[in-house]
Amino acid sequence: MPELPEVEVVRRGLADHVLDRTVARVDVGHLRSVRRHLPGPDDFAARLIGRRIHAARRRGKYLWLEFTDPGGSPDSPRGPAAGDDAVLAHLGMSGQMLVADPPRPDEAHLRVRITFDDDGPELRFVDQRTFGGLSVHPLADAAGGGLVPEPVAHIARDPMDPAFSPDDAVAALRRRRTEVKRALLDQTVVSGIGNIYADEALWRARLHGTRPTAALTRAQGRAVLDAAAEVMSEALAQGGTSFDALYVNVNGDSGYFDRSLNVYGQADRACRRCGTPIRRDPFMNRSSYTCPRCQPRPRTRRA
DNA sequence: AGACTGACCTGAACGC
DNA sequence: TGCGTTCAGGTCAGTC
Repeated sequence: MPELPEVEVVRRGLADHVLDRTVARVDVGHLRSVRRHLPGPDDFAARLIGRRIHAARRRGKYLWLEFTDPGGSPDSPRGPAAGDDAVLAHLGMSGQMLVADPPRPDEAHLRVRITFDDDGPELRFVDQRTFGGLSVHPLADAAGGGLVPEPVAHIARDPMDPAFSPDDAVAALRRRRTEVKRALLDQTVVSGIGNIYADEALWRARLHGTRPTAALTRAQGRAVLDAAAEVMSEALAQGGTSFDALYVNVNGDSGYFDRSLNVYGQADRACRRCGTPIRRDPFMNRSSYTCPRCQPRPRTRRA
């Protein structure tokens, strides 16, 4: 499940169910799900087997599991260091991480199964569309600070990161030469925001997504980023957003935030603020939802 | 360098 | 019923 709140729901579930457990076996059922692990599925499995999981972390929509330091002792853990391996997961559009008791029948789109050396539940990566995937990478220093798996090093911190700097994010947003919604979706500007929460944040900030970032005031930039942080925390508190059974926590349950969406998916429904019908417009092979009254389009620039 | 367009997949929902 | 079209919450390589 895609955006930050949903990924955080999964991270918490993993933290509850797989920490301090040791991997016994890995079954890769679909090559595409480990395509980002360039050395291949056997190497992927070999790098997990025998390792004990120490932490479940997240930045933006990326999720990863760190292992217990192989050289350290339980009494004196040295903590994660650059170069240590971590299992990186991205859920793509339809990925799920499920914690399942082994007798439970396999899901139709089960791609990777991770079994532990205890009698506890296994971890199943289920992904209908296979846009997501798992891979192992060394931890590296991220551009914006922090220790993250190498492929994540280029993305910005997300608004729920304690070290997130709103001022830096506003500056990054205004530095772009594009439209504000595109910039919100750019994970190198601020991470974790996808199509739903971009639309919700823009509605809260009363900005139209096609406004040029270059013309945004600092206050407007700040407002839309604050709105994004706010809407994502509210969504997280409700277990995330879900339209269907594709977006679920590790137990297979859906969140309830879809009931709180103000614009996303609300075409032709009355805006909760002013009553004007919400409109839907094509956007990058997808859709954007706006209230035409609360979020007036910017004046088109003269040629 | 930075912005933008496809391409990557499967399945559900809809119209004819 | 069945077939075709459209749509879906993400990212990245390639192009301009």
